[in-house]
Amino acid sequence: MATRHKGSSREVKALDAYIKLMRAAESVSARLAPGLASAGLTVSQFGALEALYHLGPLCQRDLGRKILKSGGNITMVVDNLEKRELVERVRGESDRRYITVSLTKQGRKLIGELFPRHAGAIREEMCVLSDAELEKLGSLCKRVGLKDKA
Amino acid sequence: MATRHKGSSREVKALDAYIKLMRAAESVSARLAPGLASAGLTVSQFGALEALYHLGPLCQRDLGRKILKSGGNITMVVDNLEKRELVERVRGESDRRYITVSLTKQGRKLIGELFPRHAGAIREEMCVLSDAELEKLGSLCKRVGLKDKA
DNA sequence: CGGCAATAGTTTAATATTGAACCATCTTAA
DNA sequence: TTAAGATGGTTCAATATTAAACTATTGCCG
Repeated sequence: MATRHKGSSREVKALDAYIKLMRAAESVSARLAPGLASAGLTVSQFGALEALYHLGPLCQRDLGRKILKSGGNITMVVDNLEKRELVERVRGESDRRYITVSLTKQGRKLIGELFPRHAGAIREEMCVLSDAELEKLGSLCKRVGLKDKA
Repeated sequence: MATRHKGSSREVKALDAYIKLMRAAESVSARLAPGLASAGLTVSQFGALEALYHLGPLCQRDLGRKILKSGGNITMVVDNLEKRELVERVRGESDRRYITVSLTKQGRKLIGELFPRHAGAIREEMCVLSDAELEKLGSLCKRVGLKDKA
């Protein structure tokens, strides 16, 4: 049996850290969502706009990878952003499978105004930690997030 | 302008830590979900069963607070668990507004078998960190999660 | 007692989310 | 060149998720 004292204690620590990680993420998200909702955006919509804002036009596949969402989902998120004329789709010329999504003038304006405000709200949420603690948290999270990648 | 060097650097650190926190949570969730799906459970369904397993019968309001979901959502999650006869609802006698949700025999059996397996999968996900790092991550996450509570 | 505010759940509408099936397009290999 | 396989998107069915409107029940206060 692999679970003796030490193993068991380790399992508890792993579980405990996992639960706190999830709680922290959910609870920060929940506190941030109203700020985005007040601009009429969901978290995914904001994520998509933000990716386009900072990375430039992307095809839907790449957009999906950036915001960690499935292909089927991206179709809907982009649909909804397109309805509000915040983004536009352009079918690729050389390879007609690709659809490049880019910000419209309105979309750029919205995310350009919203992003700094949202970033400020994030800083407020994280302000319980010191600079050093933020870095520590970041580096630990990064390792957990990247497990079995790269 | 409030953003001078120091403030700006702090904002970047907060944002960076926030993004890594979210990525870690999403990516661990995503890697864990298939294990639950193979038992036919979603993350929320598992969360509900697990709460009932470790805390005993709960009314829907309390269940919602435990798994951080809205009231309307709990109705659906419990509906789906009830359809599969994993939980049962009992209307309160003294106060008929409350509905107590408890595990059925089948539900207890399922979560009793699944929980250890899931806990093992979680340990696997967290195993990139040492014991001390797990504790550090837990304590940092806890403080972020509890901000403006208690 | 009688009405009213508070509380627990449900329903509804909108969006999210995934996986699977499906269509269109491109690439490759026979 | 054509058939097969890979790739990008869409559609569909199921569940999730929330906020808001709504129902039922309780408690309180005048």
